[in-house]
Amino acid sequence: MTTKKIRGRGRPREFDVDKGLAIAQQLFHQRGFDGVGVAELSREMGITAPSLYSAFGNKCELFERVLAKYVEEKSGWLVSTLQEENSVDVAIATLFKRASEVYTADVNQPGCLVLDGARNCNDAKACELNAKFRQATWQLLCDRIAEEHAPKAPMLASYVMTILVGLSAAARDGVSESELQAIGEIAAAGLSVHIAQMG
Amino acid sequence: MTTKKIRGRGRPREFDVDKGLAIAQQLFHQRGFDGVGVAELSREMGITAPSLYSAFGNKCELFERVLAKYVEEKSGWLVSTLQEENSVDVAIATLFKRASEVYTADVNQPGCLVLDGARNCNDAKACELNAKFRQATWQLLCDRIAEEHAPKAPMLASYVMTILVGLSAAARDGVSESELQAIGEIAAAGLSVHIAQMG
DNA sequence: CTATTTTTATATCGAGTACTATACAAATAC
DNA sequence: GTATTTGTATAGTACTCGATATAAAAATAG
Repeated sequence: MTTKKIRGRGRPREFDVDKGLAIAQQLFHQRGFDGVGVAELSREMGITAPSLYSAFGNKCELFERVLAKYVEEKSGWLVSTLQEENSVDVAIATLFKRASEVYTADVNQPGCLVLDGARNCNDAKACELNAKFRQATWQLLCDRIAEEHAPKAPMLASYVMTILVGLSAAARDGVSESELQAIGEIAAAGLSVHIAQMG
Repeated sequence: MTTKKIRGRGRPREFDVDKGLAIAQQLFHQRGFDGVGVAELSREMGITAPSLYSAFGNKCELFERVLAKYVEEKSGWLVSTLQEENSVDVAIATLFKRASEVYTADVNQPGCLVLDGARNCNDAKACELNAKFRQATWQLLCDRIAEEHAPKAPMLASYVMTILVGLSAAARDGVSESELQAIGEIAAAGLSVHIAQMG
């Protein structure tokens, strides 16, 4: 579905939009929405401010594009984990394990962009946008959990989100992968016990 | 130990430093270190910028004073909870329950200032400062846990911190107290199971 | 009283913010 | 070719940021 736009009429764009988005993604992930200015974004992307605004509208829309790209590229592990396992508690345990890996995979971009990219952010639109993406993740979890434990699915999804946020924040605070793994295992054990007690 | 400074020599200060700190605490708690400017701080405190700088040094030192005041006033529940219970797992369960209450007690200042006051913050000193206060909380947890489970105390303390950060973030995202309670109970169950398995 | 000390208010500082008006460059349409 | 469309570059908008220089105001010390 790559709409490559055969060729426009005027002067062709000289920079690669996708590479630009990748650079913006790195910066936003490292320091959050407020932490990166348009000046730095355009400098690192190798373009001037007018080119940036022409291509992406404004800083907030650029952030939205970055979030969409991030989810498209980096949330596969979450979706697939929810699909591949049989019981919810095992799936969530695997989820925490993989989150620990993903959140510490790149030392320059620890944690999750969706969970931490606009925390304590001043821009209302950026906050809302980020919340929308977090909500989508919650819905994904909720739907999967509801397949087995419908009545408590919303609360259990919130539990998983809370753990993921905690893991992401811990990763950003420098906690190692192995320690994150251990933390995730305990959190998963709690869920297993809770589900067993419901059964 | 209130060094009241009998009376200086020059013109006496016209504003109440402690009331000013309380106002700054509210603002920092609502929107984080970067979210509040010196202009707004001084306006809300009812003083001018030079008075603020004369009294507190700079924005970062003001933040430090606020954090110290916050811990002094609002961390009693944590310390007392760690002391009053017999077994660690029960104490931590109570801790999560009280955290759920405290983090949602004031709708205008959800979550914890220490855990979320300088997350994604641009000012390096403010970040470091905040990390120092978080570290102190971790040490408190670690010492208490080590009384019963010395070898795994650091990891278990990190687990508790991760849950608290998750609960604080959830509170800031609008999750209700009752839901936070439920989440905390599951997290506490995980810890109980883990401790039981250790023998 | 005068001299000293400290706090106050006014009015800014330079740097940084997101964003853009204008002019020029490079492509296509005809 | 000329006209049109679009991207780029320079330079700048108005605003906010944290922090201050200056001087007037209000207290004490002697």
